[in-house]
Amino acid sequence: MSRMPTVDDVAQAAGVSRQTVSNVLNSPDIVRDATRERVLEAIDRLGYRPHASARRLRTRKSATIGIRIDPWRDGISGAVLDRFLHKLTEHADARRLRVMVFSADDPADELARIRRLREGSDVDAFVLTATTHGDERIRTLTELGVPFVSFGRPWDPETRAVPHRWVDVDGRAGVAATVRHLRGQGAGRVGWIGWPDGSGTGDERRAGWEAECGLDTGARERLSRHTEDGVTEGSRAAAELLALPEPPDAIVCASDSLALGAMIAARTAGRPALPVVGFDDTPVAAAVGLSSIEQPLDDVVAAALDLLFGPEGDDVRPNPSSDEEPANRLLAPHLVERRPGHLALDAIPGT
Amino acid sequence: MSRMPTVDDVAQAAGVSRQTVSNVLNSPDIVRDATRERVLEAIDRLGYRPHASARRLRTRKSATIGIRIDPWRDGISGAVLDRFLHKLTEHADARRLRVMVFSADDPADELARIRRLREGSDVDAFVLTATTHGDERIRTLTELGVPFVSFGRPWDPETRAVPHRWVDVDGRAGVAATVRHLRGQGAGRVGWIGWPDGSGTGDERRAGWEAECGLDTGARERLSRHTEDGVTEGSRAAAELLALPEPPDAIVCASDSLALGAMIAARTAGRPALPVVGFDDTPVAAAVGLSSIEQPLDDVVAAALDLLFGPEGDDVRPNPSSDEEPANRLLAPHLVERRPGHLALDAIPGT
DNA sequence: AGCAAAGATTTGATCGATCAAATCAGGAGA
DNA sequence: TCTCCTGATTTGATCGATCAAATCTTTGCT
Repeated sequence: MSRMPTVDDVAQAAGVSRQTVSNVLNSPDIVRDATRERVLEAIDRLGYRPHASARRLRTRKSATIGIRIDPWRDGISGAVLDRFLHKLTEHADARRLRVMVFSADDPADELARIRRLREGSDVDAFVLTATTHGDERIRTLTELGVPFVSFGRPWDPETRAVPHRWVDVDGRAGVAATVRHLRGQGAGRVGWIGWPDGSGTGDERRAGWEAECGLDTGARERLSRHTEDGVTEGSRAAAELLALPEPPDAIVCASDSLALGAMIAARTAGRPALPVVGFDDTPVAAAVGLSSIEQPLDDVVAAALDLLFGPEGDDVRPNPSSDEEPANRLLAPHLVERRPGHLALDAIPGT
Repeated sequence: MSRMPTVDDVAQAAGVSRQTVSNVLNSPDIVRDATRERVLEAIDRLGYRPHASARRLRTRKSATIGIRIDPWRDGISGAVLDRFLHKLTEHADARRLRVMVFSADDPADELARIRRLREGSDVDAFVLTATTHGDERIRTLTELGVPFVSFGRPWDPETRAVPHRWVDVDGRAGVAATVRHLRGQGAGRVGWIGWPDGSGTGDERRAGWEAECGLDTGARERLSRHTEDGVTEGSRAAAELLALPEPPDAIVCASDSLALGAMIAARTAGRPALPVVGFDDTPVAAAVGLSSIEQPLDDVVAAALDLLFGPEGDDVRPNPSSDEEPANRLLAPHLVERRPGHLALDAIPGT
C-alpha cells in the first residue's frame, strides 16, 4: 500500500462525501441506514482508520488522560498506584480513551509537565494521585482551568475550599468494619499499629479503629503503636504489643508492610494463629497469606472517569465552578480474609 | 486569554514569518542569531507552545512510545515490569518522548491495539515485554513494518531468524557470578530452586548455577528443586533441601517469591543465617532483607531507546531489514546483598 | 397536488503546524 | 561594478479530519 486511506478515499469508494463518512463515525444516527452500511463496508474493505492527530487538531480534544508515575520508591506502598494505573488503562480502553504517563521530580515539576502536555493538546484531563496536605497542584490546576480529578481527598481546609472533583477510599469505614468483624469472631482486644499523627490517610484509618475497638482511653493507649512505615518497624511494634501482660487477640495495621512485620513477630512469639490485618492488599499480602483491607480500585477508577467524562463518552467536563456542588465520591474498601498459616510451615518436614 | 497563541501570533510579534518561527524550534542552526533571539523572546513572552497534534499531522511522527501494561497478575513477578515502566518514562521524558500505555487481554488483542494506535499516528514505536516461545508479536510487527524493540530475547529458532531489535538481561551470567561469590565466601554446597523446564528465562538462570556450582551430576540433582513460582512452593522446596543429610550452605532462587519462601523455611528450620538469594530485587526483597539479583533496568531502558531512536533524538529508525546485522544488547545484572536477620527478630523482647 | 418543515447529504473553510519552492540579502570574485 | 553563489527568510500548498452553512430529499399536512 502506498499510503493509508483517508476519509476522501472512503467517500469515493462508497460514492458519498467526506462529511458523510465522518458522520458515520461520529454521529451514526443522523445517517440513513442504507448509506451507513455502504460506508461501513467501504471502511472495512479499505482498512480505513481515522487519523487521530488530524481529528484532534480539528476538535481540540485528545481523548487522552495523563497520569504521573512516581519514581520507584521503597516499594510496597507504590503497589497501590501501580494497580490503579492498570485499572485505569483497562477502563480507559473500554471508553476508547488513551492513557499517557509521565514522570516528574516533584510537584512543581509535575505541574510544569502537565502544562506542557495540556498546552500541546496531547492530553485533555489529568488524574492526580497521592494528594497531600496543602497540595498546590489542586489550586494551580483549578486556576489554569485544566480538567482533573484527584485520587485522594483534600486534606486541609484551604484545599477543601477549592471546588474540585475527587475520589477516595473511606479508610476509616474499612478499618471500623474490620475491627467489628474481628470482635464478632471473639477477639476482645484488637490492637492497632499505625503511622505517626499528621498523615491524613493514617489518621482516618486509626479513627476507624478507635471508633470500634470498644476500649477505654487507657487501654487504647496501651494497645496501639505509631511508627514509620516498614516491615522492621511493624515487627518491633507488634513484638511490644505481644509482650504486654494483656496482649491483643488480633492486630490491625495501617499498611501491609507493618502487617507483614507484625505477622512475622507473631510467629516468632509463638502465636502463628494471631489474626493480623494489613491495608491495600498488596501482592506481598497475597504471597504470604496475610489478611488485608483492599481498596476497590475498579470502583475508584470508574468513579474517577465518571466524574471527568460523565457516565459514558469521551467529552471532558470542565472543572466544577465555585458555585456548583463539587463532585466527589467516597468508596468503602473491603476485607480480604486469608487464613494465617497459609504457608503451611508447620507441615514442613524436618521441623 | 481567548485562545492559545500559534506560530502566526509569534511570527507577528517578532516581525518574522511563520516558517522562521518553525525553524527556530526545529532547526535553530539555520536561523541567524539575532533573529533567533528575537523569536525566542516572543515565544517566551506570549507563552507559546507548539500544538502537538498539528505538528504530528504534518510530520507524521508522534514522538510517542507505546507499551502494554499487563493485567495485574499474581503480583511479585509483575513488579519488574512496573519498575521498567517507571524507568521508561524517566528516560523518555529526558528525550522529550511521550509514553502511552494500553492494556490487552492476550497477544492477539495486543496486536490489534498496536495497529490501531499506530494507524492513528498516535504512537510511532512500541516496546514489547515478556517475550515467550513462539512469540507471534515479533513476526507480525516485523511484517507490518511497525518499529519496535523487545525487552526479552527471542526464545526459539524461528523467532531468532526474524531480524529485530531486542534488549535482555543475562540471567545466566548473573546467577553464575552470584554462585561464585557465595562459594568464595565459603559456601561449599550452593542449592538451586527454580522453575520447571521450558521457560527460556528460567532455564538460563539455572544454567548459570550449573556452570558454577562445582557439583557433580548426582549432587546437582539432589541440591536442586524445580517448582511453579510462589512463596509456598519456595518454602516447601527449601524445606526439602534443608532436610537433606547434607543440606546446602546457601540457596539461590529463580525469583524473589521462591526466595521469600526459602527464607521463611530456613528461619523455621532454625537456620536464620542461611544465605538465600532471589531474583529481580522486588520491593518485597528489600522489605524483608533478602539478597537478590537486580536487573539493570536503567541500562535496559537506555539501550532500548538507543536501538529505537539512536544515541539521541526522537526520530524512529525503521526495523532492521533482513540483510543487516540485527541490533541487540545483553546486559549483566548484579547482586544486591542484604544481611539476613535484617528484621532483628532475635532482639525482640518476649521471645 | 402544493408547500413548509424536517431530514440527509454536500460544499467551502478551518484547525496549527511543516514542507517545498520561491524570493531576498550579503559577500566573494572577475 | 556586475555576476554568481550561498545563506536567510518568506510564500503557497498540504497533512486528514470536523465544523458551519448551503443544498438537495423526503416527509407530513391541508
